[in-house]
Amino acid sequence: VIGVSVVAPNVARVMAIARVEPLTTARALRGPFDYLLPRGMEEVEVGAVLRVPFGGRRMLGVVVEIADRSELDAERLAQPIAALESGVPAELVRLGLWTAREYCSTPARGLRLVLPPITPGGRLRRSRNGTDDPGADIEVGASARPVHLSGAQDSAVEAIVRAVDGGGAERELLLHGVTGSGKTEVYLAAATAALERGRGAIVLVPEIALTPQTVGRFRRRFGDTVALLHSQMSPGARADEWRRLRDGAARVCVGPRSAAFAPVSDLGLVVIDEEHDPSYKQEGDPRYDARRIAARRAAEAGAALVAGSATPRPESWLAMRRLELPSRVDGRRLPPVELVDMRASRSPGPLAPRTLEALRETAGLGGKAIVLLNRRGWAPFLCCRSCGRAFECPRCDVSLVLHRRAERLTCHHCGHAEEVPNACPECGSVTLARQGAGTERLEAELAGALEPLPVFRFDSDSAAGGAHGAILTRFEQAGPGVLLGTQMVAKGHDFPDVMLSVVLDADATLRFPDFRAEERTFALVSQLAGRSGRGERGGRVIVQTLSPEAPSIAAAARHDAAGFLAGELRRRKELGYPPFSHLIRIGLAAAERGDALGVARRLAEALDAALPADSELLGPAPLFRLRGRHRQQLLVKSLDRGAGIAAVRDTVERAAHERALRGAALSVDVDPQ
DNA sequence: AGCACGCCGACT
DNA sequence: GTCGGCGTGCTC
Repeated sequence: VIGVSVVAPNVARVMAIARVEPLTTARALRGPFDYLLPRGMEEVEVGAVLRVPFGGRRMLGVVVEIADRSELDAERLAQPIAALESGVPAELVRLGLWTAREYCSTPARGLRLVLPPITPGGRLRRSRNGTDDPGADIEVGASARPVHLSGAQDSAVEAIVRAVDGGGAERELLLHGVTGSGKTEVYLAAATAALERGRGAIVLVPEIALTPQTVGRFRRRFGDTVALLHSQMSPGARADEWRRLRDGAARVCVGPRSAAFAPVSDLGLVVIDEEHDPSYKQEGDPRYDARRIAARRAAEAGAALVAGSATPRPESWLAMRRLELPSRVDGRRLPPVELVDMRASRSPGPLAPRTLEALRETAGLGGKAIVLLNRRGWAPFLCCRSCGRAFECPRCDVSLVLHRRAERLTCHHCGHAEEVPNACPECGSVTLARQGAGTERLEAELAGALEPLPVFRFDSDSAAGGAHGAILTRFEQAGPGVLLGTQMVAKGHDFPDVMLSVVLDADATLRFPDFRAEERTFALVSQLAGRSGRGERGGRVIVQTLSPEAPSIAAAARHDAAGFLAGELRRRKELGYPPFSHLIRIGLAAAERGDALGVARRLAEALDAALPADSELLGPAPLFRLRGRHRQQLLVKSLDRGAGIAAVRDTVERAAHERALRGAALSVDVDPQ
């Protein structure tokens, strides 16, 4: 009977039905919807993008299934208007739909992730000349040829190649190696092996702008076989690269988190470089984790998964087989780390005398220094000395940050900016206190204290408009000098004559009320330490802190990732935090405080009934107001990941249709970071 | 999300 | 007597 349906007595014919998921953003609207494929469109397959009539309008939709019958009567079915030139491989349709379900989003939003850039008119984008260079910044210091590998690198490559060839349980590997231990060369060798076997590779890197050196090495080694996908490319260039991958002209994709969805067929290898990097979590709906997507793709394709880091996540440390690269390829030891206890410091500014002295010594030796202060602007707080009035964002419950050069008070959460006041609007006093120090103020203090040494500020203010490269190049060419900035200074680049790294206020990340605070602090301090001493003259590290005994800071000072992770995993187990449980955050936001709270309470009730017994529901708990929206959150802690997600997904889907729950915008974050 | 259909106040 | 408010519901 398959393929045949009886339409009228004695009349049987084959029907080709396309089940189509319309590409809309609405939560309450989801398909699939059935369309009758007319003669000439029988070739349409899963993954085709169709223009279809939909509710009196036209819409784009993705074919998620081909069927031979429909629940609906044939005469009620509409026919697609056209099929777009670009189709998505069926395995990516499955991946997009899985992502939507896993992250409690909608099918349409999940499918968007696997589609190439499509114009509003429904055409696949094309670059103007067709040869748009996606890279632009070919790198220095990278060999185009394979280099001689160390013994540790060799065994790592061997283990990965075994996994590519079908290593069974050992398909997921953690490449743990300090900065400079040659992880990239291992990735390159593994990718070469995959290509030799006719398999493709995906290499995920943190934000491209901050990791040009890794990208450059892949392009130099593999040339046109590499496709590069990232958000700063024009949509046309991205579509070109996407098509080169889909058609098999390129077999290796290098890119940020979105590259986890690249159309690479016969995948043999998936690499996640700097696997601890927070940019792998998408902060918009669907809030997917590219590391989890990568793991799923690798599992489905029987590919090797390689997560590399000097500071791995506890999750990966626990679950993956470890490959160790214990030493730097240049044979140099890691730089000694000195903790400066700021509780004992009498210095009025952010710099301890000890730190200034070390900076001067370094300059005297002709070396460079990197200083990390994870706070932008001149001063993070401004208040009236007479009446104590604080200057806060009108739309968010946070204080405004003084940016002196821009002559603005700005909100770092919503972008609100206002003029710097001359007097207090409450009491008229003209003495306003600027409290604390950010990178802008530190730049001025350092330039004054170290004159005539050049000081380069590297943060998202100074690097606005793509000035990243220009600042780093000036620092590189300057001879002795200081690169000062936010966590951007800790990533990607590599200058051999950096002899001193300094972390100021290393506790800043520890003060966040977040179970990942220790993990983040350890990673940040370790990364910055790794920037120092990569040249023949060696290096040193200074960490200014108010809590030198904190496990993350003490372990980073000893370069002891294993010790830190063992302790951190013990703590997580005691508290029942990931990886020993799974967290799902549900956020509610509304213009009125009461609406957010009301909806949160109602949702909590519904969730409570739906969640499995071994899960825990926390909240509603208030969050600070953001962009004029009052916020509440619920937190689900679940032992059974699948059951927890399913309960939240069902509850949220039902809520989308319930009037009482429409008063607040809802967002779901599975595995919140 | 759009866009229709469907019942109650101020206009030619 | 009509135009129009957006509440509710549907879109293959």
